[in-house]
Amino acid sequence: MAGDWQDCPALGPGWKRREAFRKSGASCGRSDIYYLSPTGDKIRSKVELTRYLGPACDLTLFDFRQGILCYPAPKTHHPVTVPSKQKKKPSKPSKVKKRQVGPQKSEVKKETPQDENKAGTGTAPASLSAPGCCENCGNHFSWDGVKRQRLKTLCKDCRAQRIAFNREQRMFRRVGCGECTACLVKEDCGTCSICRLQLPHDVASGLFCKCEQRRCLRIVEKSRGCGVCRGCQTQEDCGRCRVCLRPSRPGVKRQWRCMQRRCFWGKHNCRKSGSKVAAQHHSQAQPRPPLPASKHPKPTELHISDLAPTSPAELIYYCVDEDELPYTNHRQNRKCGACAACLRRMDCGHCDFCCDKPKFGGSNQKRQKCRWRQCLQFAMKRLLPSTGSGSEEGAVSPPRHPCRKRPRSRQLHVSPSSKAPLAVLTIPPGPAQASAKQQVGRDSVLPPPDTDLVFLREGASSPLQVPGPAAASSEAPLQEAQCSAQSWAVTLPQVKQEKADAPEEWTAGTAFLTSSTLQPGCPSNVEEAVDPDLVPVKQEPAGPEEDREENRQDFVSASAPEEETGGVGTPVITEIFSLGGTRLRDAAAWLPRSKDFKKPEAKMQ
DNA sequence: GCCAACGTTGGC
DNA sequence: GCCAACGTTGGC
Repeated sequence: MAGDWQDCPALGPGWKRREAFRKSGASCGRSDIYYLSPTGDKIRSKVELTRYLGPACDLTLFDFRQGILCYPAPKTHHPVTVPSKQKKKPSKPSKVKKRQVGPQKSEVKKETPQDENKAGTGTAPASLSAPGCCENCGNHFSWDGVKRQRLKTLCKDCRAQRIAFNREQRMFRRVGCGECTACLVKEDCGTCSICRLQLPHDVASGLFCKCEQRRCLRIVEKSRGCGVCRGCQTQEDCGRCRVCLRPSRPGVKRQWRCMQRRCFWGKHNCRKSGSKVAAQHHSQAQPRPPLPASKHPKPTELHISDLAPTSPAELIYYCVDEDELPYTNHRQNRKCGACAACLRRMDCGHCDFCCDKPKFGGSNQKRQKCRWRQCLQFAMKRLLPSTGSGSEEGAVSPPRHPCRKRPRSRQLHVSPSSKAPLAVLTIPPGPAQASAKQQVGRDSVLPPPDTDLVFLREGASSPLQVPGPAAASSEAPLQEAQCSAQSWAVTLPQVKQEKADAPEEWTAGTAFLTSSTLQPGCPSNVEEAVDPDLVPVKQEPAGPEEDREENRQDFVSASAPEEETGGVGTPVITEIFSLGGTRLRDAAAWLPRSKDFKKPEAKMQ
């Protein structure tokens, strides 16, 4: 691509311009214009160019697409002076600077000769050896010795913590939580299919070849279905679906569950029109497949009715196949459109991805969606890289995008799995907790005992709330919220990387629950849990299909992470998703806590 | 093997 | 035209 850069004398010496044609997709053939500044900054639009050059530079005569100046008359020569970047930077709009927590891109980016020259001349505002501000802790530190690009904005300590956390995540993915009863079993049972087959206990393959009795419950649990639907009740494979027709691998059980045996709740509620509100699933009766009375199961495992006798808050995550996602566009398939994260309209403005955004003053290097808005389903999918829809193992679906050079994408293509519910977790707030705790039994998984939950009630006032009719009301019309009813955000221990090894020091993260009934004892005070410093910025508008959910979604915004001052809040699940690791203990923001729920003020530090 | 960086594309 | 963010890839 660098070879495509051509000089752009209209902008001045050192400026380059490039026209990139889109080679695929719906906009194939369309071209984008990019500029490269003398200092190596890439400009993608006229707005960015204006921002870069500063308000003093009038670009009205500059044809961004053509890269030329358009003079209405010879007399009106209005040269686009391109001052040196050293002069430009200070004139950057304040918007760009308002939340720059880390060093400016130009300060540390690419140790190009130009940068070195700047530093050498002493005219640059910041040299590579100038002290920077750690993006995480805010402490000043010297850039000396920070030659690696990665994690360059972190100080030495924070960088080490981040690396350690990532390492821990990877380890967890391989070996399990290490805390559940299954993980604590030291010896193989010798009788399960894995033991009988004497398959290698390959740690790297996670659960694949692990004794069935030793598989992490926190992972296995999430592969359970509802237990009551027709899919869950079907005992035998159909033998006709695409899963059954896949050739099996010798010696290894099939990983994918027969299509006819997959949980209907996942199937009918997670897709397309019915998929928008995953949290509604268990509040809606209609989507459930009718079951003959005689067929109703005698629940022996995790059962909805057992766990949710008092209309508790619920949270369901599904593991979905890509081809069963609501979108046909692959780029959109990263969002289920139903989970709390997808329903969230506002960027938190505080996570590393938000800080990277230009609108928050970032340098637009990461270009990722706010961590709080990254689809939870995919986070869960990544959490279970080898469990598939259940205990079935072995089969590997062919890559869905054969054109990709690297099917091992860290996001989605590791392990396509079924849409069977990974977990049906019930959190009865208030008095219901005790009963649920008892009913959960050995088949369910409780959160770490030191987990704290903080409820944020829908509709509470918040600087982040999306204006809307229901935003100001905490009591949304019931019929409108037929399924959503009261929505809750549950703040859980934060999984901020640097805190990962010290759970007792975790700060708040957020997961989202819905409850059909506002339980007594639940805190209604959410203001304390909302970061007042969040910067109101332009946010993604609700899609047409999402409008109806808008009111419900307000609570999501109200649950903005508490961070920065009291502990940077990077979302629990999305953190793991984004960082490419697995730490179910942390990621399981959906895990119910049996202890008392605390009010935000009691939680925040 | 992981992930930061960034080319690229979708959508408004 | 612009922005958001997906998906790839090279550095580590």
